[in-house]
Amino acid sequence: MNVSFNKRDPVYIQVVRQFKERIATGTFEPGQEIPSRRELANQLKINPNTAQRAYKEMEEEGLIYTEGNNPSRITKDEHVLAAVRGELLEEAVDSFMTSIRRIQIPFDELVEVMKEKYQEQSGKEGGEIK
Amino acid sequence: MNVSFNKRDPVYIQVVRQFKERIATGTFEPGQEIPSRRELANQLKINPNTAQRAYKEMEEEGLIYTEGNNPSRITKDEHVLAAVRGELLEEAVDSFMTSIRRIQIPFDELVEVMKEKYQEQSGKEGGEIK
DNA sequence: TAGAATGTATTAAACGATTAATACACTTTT
DNA sequence: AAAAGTGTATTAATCGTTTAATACATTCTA
Repeated sequence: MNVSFNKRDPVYIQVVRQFKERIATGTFEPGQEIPSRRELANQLKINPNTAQRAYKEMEEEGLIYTEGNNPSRITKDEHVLAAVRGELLEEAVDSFMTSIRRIQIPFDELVEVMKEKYQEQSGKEGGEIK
Repeated sequence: MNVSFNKRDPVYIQVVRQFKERIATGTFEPGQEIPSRRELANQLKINPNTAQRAYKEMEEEGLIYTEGNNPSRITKDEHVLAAVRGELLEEAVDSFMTSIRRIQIPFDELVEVMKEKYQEQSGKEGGEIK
């Protein structure tokens, strides 16, 4: 587990995002057991309630499920799983589009700028320390 | 003046951004007089101090200047003016790249998704009501 | 069976930033 | 000269969210 957080976004949101990324990239398998709230809290040095908050969030989105008081698991719902990556992507693109909409930049120029950045960033493993 | 703000970002930041967009797209000319703090506050229905905060921000970035207690003006500094658009763009791209870095999406696919969105959004005039 | 581990719920505290209130100095205008 | 308009500075209040404290019910385990 990567224990780096930025201090701009709430911790619980960042935890959720990490899980989504791991689901999207296949690091998590369907039905896979995930750490208990308290264990995750220990690992990440966060408050157990913060972990709980993140899990609750994910549960409401159908990303994980919990039966009885057993450790929660990654959902097996193929639809949900398949959608995660697309949602992350779409979210990012939408937000991006919104922020450049008014600058009136031609699409080609946009692609050009991005191409440069894309190469620069290849191989980087982002995240700021708290 | 567009009087729509989203409630996620601070008002003074959004004001700064609007000015930057207007500079970037040429709506504001070098040396052009801009509204006084109190007048802008009236127009946008915001607190005068919030307007002041926005102007202070812009003054520190060299976007505007103030001589004596005359109304502030858009800078005439060509370097600054030329940089505004690039900064807005780069900022957006950077933030975008950060958010998709870990999803491992091929550049071509990315361009594809964006192309669709780009067309969809053509002609839209964004901004949420407070 | 006692203890430790689960998940869960309720309530309180802390925190930080933004926004607002107020006052001051100066200049222009009436 | 008075009034209204500038920009500026200092300090206080507001605000919402996040984080934390605490307790409870259940289940597994030693």
